[in-house]
Amino acid sequence: MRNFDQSLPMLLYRALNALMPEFRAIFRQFGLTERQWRVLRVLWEEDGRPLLALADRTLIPAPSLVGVIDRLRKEGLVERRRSPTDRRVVQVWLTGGGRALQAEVTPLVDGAYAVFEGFLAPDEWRALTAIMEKIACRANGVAGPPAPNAGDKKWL
Amino acid sequence: MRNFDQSLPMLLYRALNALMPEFRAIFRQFGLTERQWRVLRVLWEEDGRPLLALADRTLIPAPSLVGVIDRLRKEGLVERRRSPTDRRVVQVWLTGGGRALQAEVTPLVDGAYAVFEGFLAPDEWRALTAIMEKIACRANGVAGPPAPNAGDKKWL
DNA sequence: CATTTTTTGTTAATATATTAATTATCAACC
DNA sequence: GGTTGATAATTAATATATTAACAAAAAATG
Repeated sequence: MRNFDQSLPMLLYRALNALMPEFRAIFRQFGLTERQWRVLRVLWEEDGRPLLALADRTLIPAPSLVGVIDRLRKEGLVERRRSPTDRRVVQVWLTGGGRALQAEVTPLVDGAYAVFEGFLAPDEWRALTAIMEKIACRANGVAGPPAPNAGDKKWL
Repeated sequence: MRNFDQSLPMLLYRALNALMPEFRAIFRQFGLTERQWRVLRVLWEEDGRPLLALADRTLIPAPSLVGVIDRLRKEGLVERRRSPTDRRVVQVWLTGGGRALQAEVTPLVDGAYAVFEGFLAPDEWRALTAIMEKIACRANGVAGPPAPNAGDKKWL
């Protein structure tokens, strides 16, 4: 049997385990969970996204996302609106408070990120990005059935 | 602001998101969750580990691990025993059933893993391992002191 | 155009995780 | 040797996630 600690999943988990507490500590200062932040992070870039688009982009399963957005709404950070052109679609829009939060959170997150970015040389960074994309893309085809959100969507 | 989808955390999450459903489908055939499998996986290698040792190795926080082990015990796969030398320590031991499961699950997991392993060339594999270890090691020192509760501030 | 299928979002039931405080044992120290 | 502090595991309270099934609107089909 292969070495557990050096397996691909455990390598990834350990890296995340080392990275994320730093970020979560920042989020918590603003009363946000990591998932809540991910939703806001996407909306700050492009407001009014449909729920399923947010699910794709944040990697949060749709049923979980409903709850995440509920709590963001209760905090007064976002609101739901039906799309005028397709009434199935629920768009998620930032409130003034939600938009204002960006200016507070972003500098801290960017600061922490810059530290981590310094861990890797530019070529390591490029290698890592390429390898991760390779895994994400090729693995999606493995399971057989269309793979629910096989996301061919591009970022931006 | 930096590109969200190409950020280190999202790269790692996307890779895991692509990899793990395949494995989880295998685990589920045996009534196991991913975390339960991780515990068994460690015990198969070294039986009778203390709970905290398992927490370290599986990356499962200790209080969560208590529940995971409870459920494994209910399924009759493991049992708890107090350490004779230090009665604070709870050792987790496989039952016969727990040990027997290894022979059933392992071939399927190894098979799936071999497919994913084929995605990467040996040198990509080495590069990835090195980079992940670098992140995991260096990041652990960043937060400095315990940083229990970075702050109780609320946003607004 | 009526019916079936697909898409979008949600609910309900269950399972699980997280955080902070707690218990029990051990270790240390003066 | 009694008090203080540290460690291992747990509980309790809360928060959150997952899975399968569902309802409503739109699109496709005949």
